[in-house]
Amino acid sequence: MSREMEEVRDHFIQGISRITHFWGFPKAMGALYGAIYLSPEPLSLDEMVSLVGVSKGAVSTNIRNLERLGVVHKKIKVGDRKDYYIAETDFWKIVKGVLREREKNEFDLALRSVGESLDMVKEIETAGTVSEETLFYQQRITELKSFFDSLDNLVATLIALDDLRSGVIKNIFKKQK
Amino acid sequence: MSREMEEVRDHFIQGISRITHFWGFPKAMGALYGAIYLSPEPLSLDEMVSLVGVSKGAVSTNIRNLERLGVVHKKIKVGDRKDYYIAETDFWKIVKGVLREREKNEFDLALRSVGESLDMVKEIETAGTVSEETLFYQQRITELKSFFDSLDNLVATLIALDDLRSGVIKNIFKKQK
DNA sequence: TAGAACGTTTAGTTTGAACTAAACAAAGTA
DNA sequence: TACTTTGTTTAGTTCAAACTAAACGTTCTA
Repeated sequence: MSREMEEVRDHFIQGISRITHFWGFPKAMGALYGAIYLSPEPLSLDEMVSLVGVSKGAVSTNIRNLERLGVVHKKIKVGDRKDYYIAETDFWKIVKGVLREREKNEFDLALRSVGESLDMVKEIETAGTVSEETLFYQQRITELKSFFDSLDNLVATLIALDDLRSGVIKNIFKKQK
Repeated sequence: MSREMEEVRDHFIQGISRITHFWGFPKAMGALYGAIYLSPEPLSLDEMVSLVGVSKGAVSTNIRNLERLGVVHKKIKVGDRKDYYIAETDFWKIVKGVLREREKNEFDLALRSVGESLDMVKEIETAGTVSEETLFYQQRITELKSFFDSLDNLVATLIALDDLRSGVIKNIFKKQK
């Protein structure tokens, strides 16, 4: 590969790297995706090490996370013990995968936490102590909880759509344009 | 305030804290919003210090960012040199504010970075070197760029909507339910 | 003018996530 | 069996972001 092409590749990888980091993922994760995305052939772990310039361990853990999110796919060759990876090129699908993961993990927990707070207030009230203060708390927490519920449903809906691209999102986009 | 109510408040604050941290903001930022959101009265800087338990400096910088995002609002009282803050309670508006900020800052930069990569490939090609490799690069990078453009437009559209709540998002939500 | 009451800024510290190096496990091959 | 080739795990390190403590600037009051 020519020096110019390598420059393009590195510039691109660095760009993707920054984006993923901005959205709260390790920089190496984005770099890996970038490298795989720009490779016509499936990449092995060692190839990624030399392309991205991080350690074997880092590639191993990051590539596993990428696959869990559905951002890359393992591609095994017969008679070859190496694992090869190719990039998912349907970006809306990738978005869905990421949303699904975030939904499952922490969002849920947040929702529960707010729900618990609400339960605590209600318990205080049923114990007899109803004041302006408890009512205010209950109202505010209820409002936030209902917002989270809406968000939760919205994300669940998006995830459930068969094809996000030709689905709702694109329609909004078109209409508004 | 009763001990039980303080427990509720702290539990709630901790929950909000976790959410904001998960989405890439400082934990103290969420804690501050939680404290203000649960206060019937506007809060001063010193009150926030004692409620949230971080230093004055941290409150100062975090509250400024919250205000910049439109998540809280400054409320000055006449004949009182303190700054007081109240919470924005329209959560969709908050989402818009955050999206607007992210849009402005880093997303733009990401878009530009990918665009630059594309320009670089094209330049190589106009210099005479057209190969399977350059074509592959061009195709891949173009596809990603077009995705980013769509996203960019989508977010811009959402931001531009007067009232997100009664707007598109809610419609999607209703339809799908 | 001095001093108090604010919010801001800065220099230094803390913290936790992500990384490296290296040991390890598994599975094939001579 | 011993050795190679692969991916994984672990113990320790690095580094950037967020924090603290304290100095600072400003504005009001006596």
